[in-house]
Amino acid sequence: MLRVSKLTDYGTLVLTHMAGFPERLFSVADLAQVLHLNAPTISKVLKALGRHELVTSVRGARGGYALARPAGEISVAQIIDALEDQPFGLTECSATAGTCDIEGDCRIRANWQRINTVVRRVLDDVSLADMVQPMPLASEATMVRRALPNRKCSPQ
Amino acid sequence: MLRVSKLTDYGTLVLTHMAGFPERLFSVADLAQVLHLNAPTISKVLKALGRHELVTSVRGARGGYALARPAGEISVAQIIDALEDQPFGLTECSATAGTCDIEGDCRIRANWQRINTVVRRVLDDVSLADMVQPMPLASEATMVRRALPNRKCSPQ
DNA sequence: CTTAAATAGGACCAATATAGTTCTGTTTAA
DNA sequence: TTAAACAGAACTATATTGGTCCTATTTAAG
Repeated sequence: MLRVSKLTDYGTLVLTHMAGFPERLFSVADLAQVLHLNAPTISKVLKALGRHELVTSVRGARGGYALARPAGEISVAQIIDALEDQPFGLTECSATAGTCDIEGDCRIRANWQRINTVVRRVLDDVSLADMVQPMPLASEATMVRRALPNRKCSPQ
Repeated sequence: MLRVSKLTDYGTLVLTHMAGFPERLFSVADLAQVLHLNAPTISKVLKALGRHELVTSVRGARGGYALARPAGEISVAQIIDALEDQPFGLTECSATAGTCDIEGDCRIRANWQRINTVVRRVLDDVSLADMVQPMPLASEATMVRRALPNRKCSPQ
């Protein structure tokens, strides 16, 4: 349905909140309370984020989670990769090879893959740092422009 | 899961095939045979596309479907709108208002909406005409640039 | 050294969404 | 009048997802 899963949605919420206090260690209980979400669910999300090295964890009493790197170096695309089960791609056939028997002479597939590339670039260029503060309107333009690194774009 | 539904996938396949023979009328049986898909499924897709005025239909014997307008004027975004149940948006809260109680002071929502806008613009700029022939590599750049109409971009 | 607070991993169930099918009705060419 | 074709809607089965829970491990603090 062209939606990110709820876990991914929660992930961005949790990480964005954590990005506001970079040095603090957050326990699941802390985050659950602040964000009004169920602890087990947040826990699940953070475990997955940990496996993908977007957060670091400290086990044991007084343990918790913290961002693994500066907010500017964590992109929405990386969060999606960590929390979605399937590989990135708007259609199954364009994300994974060998799912369709007519793959050989299918003209659509290659075009979907190009679309994927562009969309992914957009998502790759939005960082947690961008999500913390409201992005100014102008930066939509910036997002698009950055999706295309080898070009120079000038305001009209 | 950040995937378009299978029906949408079929839709692009069917419409792209039809775009290759603009004046022909295609029956469901025709398309099913050529594209190796089940007739009932194709039928379902075409009915939905008809309701959204992407195809016209002729009922009765020797009837069938044809594109409602030139392939260059039908975008991937329009196909998605016709075939996906939910409104466009990468997260629920950014697609529909009032799904979340903390909507008021949620900083993420607005940012997701901006991301939606950019992604949608990309999808809006890919037409069926683009899908018929393999898009040249260069046009990825073009896609991105077009997503941002009020700017001039020049090759580096 | 014991306890309690935390994370890690994995299994499991319930709810939802999707895919695909089928049925009934309507239109129209031959 | 019949057969080919679309229209709409309901239904079922499957797959995915969301959410919960259980057990194990780690570690600070008393």
